[in-house]
Amino acid sequence: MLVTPLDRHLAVLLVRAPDGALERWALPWSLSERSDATLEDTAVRVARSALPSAPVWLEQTGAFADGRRHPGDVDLSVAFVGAVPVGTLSAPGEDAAWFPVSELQPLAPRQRAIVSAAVESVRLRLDYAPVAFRLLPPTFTLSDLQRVYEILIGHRLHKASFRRALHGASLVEATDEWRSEGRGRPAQLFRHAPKRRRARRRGVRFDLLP
Amino acid sequence: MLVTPLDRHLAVLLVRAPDGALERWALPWSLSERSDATLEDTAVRVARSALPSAPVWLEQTGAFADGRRHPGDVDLSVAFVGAVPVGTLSAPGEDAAWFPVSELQPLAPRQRAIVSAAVESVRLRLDYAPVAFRLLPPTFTLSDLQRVYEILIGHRLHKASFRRALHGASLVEATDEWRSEGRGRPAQLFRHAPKRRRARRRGVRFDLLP
DNA sequence: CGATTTAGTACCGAGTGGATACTAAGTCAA
DNA sequence: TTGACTTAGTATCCACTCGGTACTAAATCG
Repeated sequence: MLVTPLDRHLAVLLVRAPDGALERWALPWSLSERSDATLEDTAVRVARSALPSAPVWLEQTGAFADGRRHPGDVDLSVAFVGAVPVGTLSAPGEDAAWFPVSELQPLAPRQRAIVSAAVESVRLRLDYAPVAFRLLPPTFTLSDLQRVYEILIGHRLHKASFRRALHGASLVEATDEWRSEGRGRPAQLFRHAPKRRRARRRGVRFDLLP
Repeated sequence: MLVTPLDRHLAVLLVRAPDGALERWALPWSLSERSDATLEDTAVRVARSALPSAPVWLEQTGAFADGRRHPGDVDLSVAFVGAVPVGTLSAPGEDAAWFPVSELQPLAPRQRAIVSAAVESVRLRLDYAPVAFRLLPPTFTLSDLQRVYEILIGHRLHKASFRRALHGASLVEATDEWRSEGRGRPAQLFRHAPKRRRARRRGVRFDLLP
């Protein structure tokens, strides 16, 4: 499953299902090829079949099976989430398109489950993996970065706090370039340059979801 | 894969491998049965084959495959982590035993990967799922609870902070019973009784592992 | 009884995080 | 040209969190 930040929302890539299918759209998929390829290889291959380039981040979300069989007559699906940079076009041709997760097309039950798991997985890993940085070009403004974070997390962030935490973690490095984008004050460009890492062993958070 | 808190360490249940095998111990596993059983059903069945009771918490950690085939001639393994209460004995008979994760027996490469993923998964979910509570009997002391958390997290916690956060989250309820355990002051017994849930929408943490 | 062990609390000081408000620097339209 | 508007970035304040230290409480052991 491929996601990208699109227009202030997280979007999922769907491909048009074959005519006989119950639903009109589906997640990109394929049967596993010869067994000497890793699962990840296969995931990359599926992604490239629907996109001009490979995803910049990829992670398995798990194996899914239900009573019924998948349209393709398989009874086990191994799902991956891949993230692709902002502005990546849905494949050449008209067989694929981005849809915001909040207003998805009707999908088969198993595919719904895969989408939910994928979104949750992205949000869980976000604090530990540099996903957001890879979705942006090599240099970016802090507002860009914050926007990507907000889209991935699913809610807005406090500007000053975001920057404080960001600089405190020594993750970005200022360049001497500025970008003026329509109206408003120009923004300084930064690049991703992680430095030290303080091993903050926090306590338990007890943020229980009931 | 089954884990339990054992003697201040997290322990994994291994079963004795058949004589011809390369390694002497292995994770419990089985071939998938008829396709009308869910993956979770199968996981529970595997767990019960090695334990007197079913795990109190179960979660899939993913699908694993590598070039080589699994001893059982399968090329895809769907792995689960299950947690069982403190004090659960390894199965009747001598075919299974608990081993601390820090000093595991030699395992096949794929099984090593499964163990790592499982431990990581438990620790990631710990803040959001009531795993620790299910590993304890219905009433327990706060020291018991903290001990379980420490074992699952893998490091020590500050006593006062732990209790402050715990009470702040309204997760436990005091009973009027006290338990005296050898030497030292008796401890009050508590039960798990989650109440309100404050939707603490935190910012980003940037705890990047590089 | 005193030493020891475990449970539980109080206090303090450093650090965090969010709200508000401010300044800076650009565009746009009258 | 000037003033309204927009976006970028900073400063200050306050409430809260977290972890260290130190304390009290209540049991056992000698």
